[in-house]
Amino acid sequence: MRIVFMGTPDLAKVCLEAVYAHPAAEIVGVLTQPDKPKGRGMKMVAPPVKVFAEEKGLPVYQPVTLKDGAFAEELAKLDPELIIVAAYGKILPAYVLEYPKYGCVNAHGSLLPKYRGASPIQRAIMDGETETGITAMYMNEGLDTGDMILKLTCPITDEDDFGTLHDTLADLAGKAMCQVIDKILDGTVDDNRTVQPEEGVTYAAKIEKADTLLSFAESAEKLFCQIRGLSPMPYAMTHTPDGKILKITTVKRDKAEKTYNEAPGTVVDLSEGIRVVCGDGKTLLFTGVVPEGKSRMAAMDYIRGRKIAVGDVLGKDDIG
RNA sequence: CGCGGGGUAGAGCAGUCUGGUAGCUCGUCGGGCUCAUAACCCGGAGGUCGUCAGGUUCAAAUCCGGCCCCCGCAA
Repeated sequence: MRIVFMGTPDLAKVCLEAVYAHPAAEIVGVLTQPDKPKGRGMKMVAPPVKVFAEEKGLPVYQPVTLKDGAFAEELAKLDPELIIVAAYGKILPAYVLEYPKYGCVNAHGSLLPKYRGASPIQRAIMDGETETGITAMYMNEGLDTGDMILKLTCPITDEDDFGTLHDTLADLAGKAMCQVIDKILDGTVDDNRTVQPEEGVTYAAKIEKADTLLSFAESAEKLFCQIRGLSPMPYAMTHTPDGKILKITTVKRDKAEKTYNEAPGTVVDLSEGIRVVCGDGKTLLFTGVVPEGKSRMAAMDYIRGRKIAVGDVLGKDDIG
């Protein structure tokens, strides 16, 4: 089967790997976002999908836009029977959507119609969801609104953060796409095709800087989810009393039921990590941090460097 | 040349401004105490202070210069 793959970040790369390994799949072309200047020094960085594709000798295309139709000619040459899309980051215009006879199939990182949009994985964790998954769907011109083909689910546990869940879902995305290929081959792909219900539609907005700022006025539970949903990228952050940024990488629920009357954000104990009071009087235990200008370290190491003391109030000016 | 922080013992840091015995918290090793312990006490090992047998100096972790590496912000 002639397949064109479109995707950009790591999740898409993992998905591409799986599809690439499928015996019936002949990947005739890979589309990914153009290289962009990134990081310190604004060096040009190639998307993970491009790196993998080049390793395997797959032809890579990085059009700046598809809207102007300039890609139509190339598309006709590639002549795909199926287009698989995973986190590509561009809207596909009608002439692309309509080209392949088996359609354009997308792997989306949520159980649609929940969490349509850019950051479904992070938002699901941040909202305290206990289950999520991958939805394979036909693409249309809406934002993740197409008909669903199949879903693969997985639980979200207290130990999950964005990193672990991302990896799990990337794996499922690959499986889902391979299953779609299988179903196309045996003619059952549309057996369970369902239109997305109107009820239960939610949108997972792109993560903005404001989403990463911890407000200790919130409940311990909510902050717990927020920190996990943003780790290890881009990380939830707060400020130390001296005004420096402190990112929180790992956090534990406090088993003790004890509640405190100290102001939200107050550090009450440093014996196992940084124990901080939240808005509901409960505490969270920060076990890993990234101090401003430093790299990731265990909270105990940060404490040994004497950068924090019991009584310090974190995020003092970030609340309200 | 986007802005900025940093490289000192296995870890996290202080010391650098105001050159002159390399220090703290922890880990580690040995001993002690204890019914016992991740607790406590005593003692020890462990560092070419990123690098250039660079420059200045009687003397450089510290001042000057080149280079390498790590990281935060911003995109």
